[in-house]
Amino acid sequence: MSEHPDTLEASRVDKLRRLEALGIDPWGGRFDGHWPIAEVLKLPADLPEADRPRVRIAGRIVSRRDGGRVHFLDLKDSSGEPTLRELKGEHEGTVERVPDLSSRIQVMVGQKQVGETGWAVAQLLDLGDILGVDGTFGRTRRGEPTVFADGLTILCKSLLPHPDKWGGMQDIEYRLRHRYLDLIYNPETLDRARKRVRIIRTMRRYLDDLGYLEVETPTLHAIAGGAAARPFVTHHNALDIRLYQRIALELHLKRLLVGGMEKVYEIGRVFRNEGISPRHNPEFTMMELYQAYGDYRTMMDLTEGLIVACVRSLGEGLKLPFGPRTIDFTPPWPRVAYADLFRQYVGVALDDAAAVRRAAEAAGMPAAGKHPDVLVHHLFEEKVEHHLEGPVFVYDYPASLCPLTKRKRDNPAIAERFELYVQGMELANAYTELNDPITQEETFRTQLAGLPEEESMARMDEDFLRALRHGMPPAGGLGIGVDRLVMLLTNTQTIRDVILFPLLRPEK
RNA sequence: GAAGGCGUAGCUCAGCCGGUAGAGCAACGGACUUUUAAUCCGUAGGUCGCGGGUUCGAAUCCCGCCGCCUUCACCA
Repeated sequence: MSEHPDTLEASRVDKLRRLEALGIDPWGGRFDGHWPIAEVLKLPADLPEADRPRVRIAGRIVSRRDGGRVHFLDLKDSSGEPTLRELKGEHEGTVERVPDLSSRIQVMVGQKQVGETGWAVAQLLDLGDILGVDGTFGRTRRGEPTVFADGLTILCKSLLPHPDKWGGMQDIEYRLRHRYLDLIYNPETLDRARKRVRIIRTMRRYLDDLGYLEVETPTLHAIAGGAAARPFVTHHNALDIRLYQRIALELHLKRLLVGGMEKVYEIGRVFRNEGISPRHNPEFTMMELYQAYGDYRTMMDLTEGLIVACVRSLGEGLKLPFGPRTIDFTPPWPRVAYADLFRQYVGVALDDAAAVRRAAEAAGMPAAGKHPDVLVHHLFEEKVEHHLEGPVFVYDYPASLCPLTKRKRDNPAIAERFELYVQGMELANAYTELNDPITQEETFRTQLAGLPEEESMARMDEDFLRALRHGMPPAGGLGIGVDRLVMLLTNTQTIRDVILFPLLRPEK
């Protein structure tokens, strides 16, 4: 029991040993019958002392004020304030129990009230310890709702100091590397995590109610197709084959359409071996959905209903703040043709190859040797996207950008595809699925001829083509970037704050 | 991958036109039975991200490396 332990940790280990010397297990165990702090706070607090209700609570010590023979602790748990909320719109009449933020309550520990051992324990408590408390609920003289303890149970000793109760956690790297502390000390982190759960749950419920089947498809692919992205490469030892982490869900879900699953979806992780930015994490969550006998118009209606349901599930109305702006999700959302936007903001027609080339050169883009549609797309990203505050559906894309999409019957240069833009971000991507295996094979070949394999959206996939040859019903398909949706609905500017454990370089 | 910024005590931060490191909270010892940013007295805690250079002397100036942030590139 050194008087000046070398480190903060040593001081806590010292207390741990002293607890053990008292015959107390500092790591606790089963602790039944405790109340959520939020429920305790709802009890009548102003009863005469003799009539105070008995309570048992458990939580983490987040603040401490010692005063001689009486100590005050603040205990925090994850109970939040449960509220019942009636959902409107698509789920009219449904009542959902919505837990909000965590709750904290003050505990008074008096020497007389907790007894000799209890008082000895009280001297050995630190910020960050997890404590069980038995006592009665009332108010202090200052009117603070308080549990007056008569029994203390150590449930876990904390050996490392927690962040400052005032300064809190500011350092972004520290927060990301210690997300568990971030969750405790930055309420908005827990709030975002819970809103994410609620959004995804709403998505599932909405689609389940419409009869879509949720499926799981492989994440290890022999050929990483379905999107234009660089995959992570891995290796299967027993089979001695190269495998890729999936970059999209598309090709397996379409195989299920062939197999007669007429309405399917999957919510799952995809992996892309590309840069990291405030909008990109190497692994992220996609929702992809396919519906037989639908087309991209079907998907537009569905997308609007689905996202509006997600917005409503947060209970904050249809106008949500995002940075300095407000996003108004009130349907119906405008639908604008790609070509019209292009003409409006670039000033030329997208099928006028010479004009497009001049516009690209005027914008300082290297245009030599590039397919006109590639230039069109670059110009669109450069000149148009940032105008799309949205939500807005942009539809009918140049066909050569969309190798898995059915062309318009009356104009094979245009593909039946739309993207949903909100705040300049592509939030959803959908098309009328190409179910013609002959055209599909041609598209694969022409794409492959023009681009390095890793940049091609249409990696040749013979097995997928074989599935198409057996006959896939005409269908609409939709993909939504779940992380981005959560960003937009929770006013979060960086994807790292809607993913609990974003990728960081290892320390040291 | 490129450019710019940042990295000081457990946490939050000062110090940075070179003179050998500070505060608040946390911690340790003591006083206090109704505090709530408790207060008061006392104490301890830092290879100033890592390595090298310039200098009599470097947290401070220069170079390299590592990590984080921002912007750009790739992409959703």
